[in-house]
Amino acid sequence: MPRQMSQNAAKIELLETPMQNAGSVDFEVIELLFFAYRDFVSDPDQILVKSGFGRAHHRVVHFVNREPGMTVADLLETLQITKQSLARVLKQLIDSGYIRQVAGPEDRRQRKLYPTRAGRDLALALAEPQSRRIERAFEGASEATRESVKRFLRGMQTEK
Amino acid sequence: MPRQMSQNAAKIELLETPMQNAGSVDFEVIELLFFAYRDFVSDPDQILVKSGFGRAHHRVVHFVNREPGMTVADLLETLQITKQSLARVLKQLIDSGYIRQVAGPEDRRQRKLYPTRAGRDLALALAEPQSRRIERAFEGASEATRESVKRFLRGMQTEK
DNA sequence: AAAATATGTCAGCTTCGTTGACACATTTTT
DNA sequence: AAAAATGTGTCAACGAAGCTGACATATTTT
Repeated sequence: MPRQMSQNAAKIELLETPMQNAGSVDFEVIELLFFAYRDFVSDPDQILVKSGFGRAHHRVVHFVNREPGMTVADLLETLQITKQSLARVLKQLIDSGYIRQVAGPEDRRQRKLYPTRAGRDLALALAEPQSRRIERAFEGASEATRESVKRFLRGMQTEK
Repeated sequence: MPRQMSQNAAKIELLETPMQNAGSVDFEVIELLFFAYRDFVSDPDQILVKSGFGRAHHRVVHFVNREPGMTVADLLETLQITKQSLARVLKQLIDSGYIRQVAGPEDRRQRKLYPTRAGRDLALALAEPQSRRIERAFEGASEATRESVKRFLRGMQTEK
């Protein structure tokens, strides 16, 4: 009996069956998102190593280019990181001449952020391979299908 | 004349216009993917802090549950990280009783990985909020639309 | 018997996030 | 005018998770 029990205990502890889609849990899409994003960010990573920057720099340079004049607070809100964390990469981008700061015209405590020409060029270079990947993934898709995908991605966001 | 030139130089360096969709570069979808993934991984993060684990543990426990019996090499291939990086989190998961190793029956150098009951429960708990988020994003979508989204996500992957 | 393979481990390093505390200039409130 | 709140910067310490390089061990293949 003790022997039997220990055999059972050992068996119970080792699950050999795959965890599969069941009870509304969608493992397939979970994994598709993981792999899609993994490869999506791998493109710019290759460019970034050359300039000595990382993913954090990429995000900053991207959003500042998308919305020139945004403040440091805007950027923190967008990236959802702390100002200490942002400070490092932002400083490097400013020192390297990709981004510039201008005191806010109304509120002079603010630091409005603008890309330089080099900053714009970098952002474009980083976006290009990602955009090519997106276009490839959409290949042959109708406008309606593209809209459906965008709606899905919007729906994935936490509504603020 | 020198004064004029320096004014121009200063102006050229500061771009005030937003970088917008142009020339096949799809900034909109780039950002949708960023925000979608940022919020998608924020769900399990909250659960993980309680158990003292991180995202790396999440990925390991997920894939081992999805494919029990996978080897360490399989996992490295899936996660695209180095074995030294995997070693830490895997060791912690084994020590904590979430995953077990079994020497391969054919090739005894291999370490086949299996979840314990606790490991399965953890994987399910982590997948649940993500799955709810996915279901919400798909709300009202037809089966055809869901397939379109999946096709898009598959298309985003680098084909190996 | 030698070479290749699968895994583990040591040591050190990098990036990028965190918390906490405090300084400074500026704006808002009292 | 004084006090409080706000936007930003910075110092210091720390943690998670990746990396490279080197080497050890067991096992399988050649």
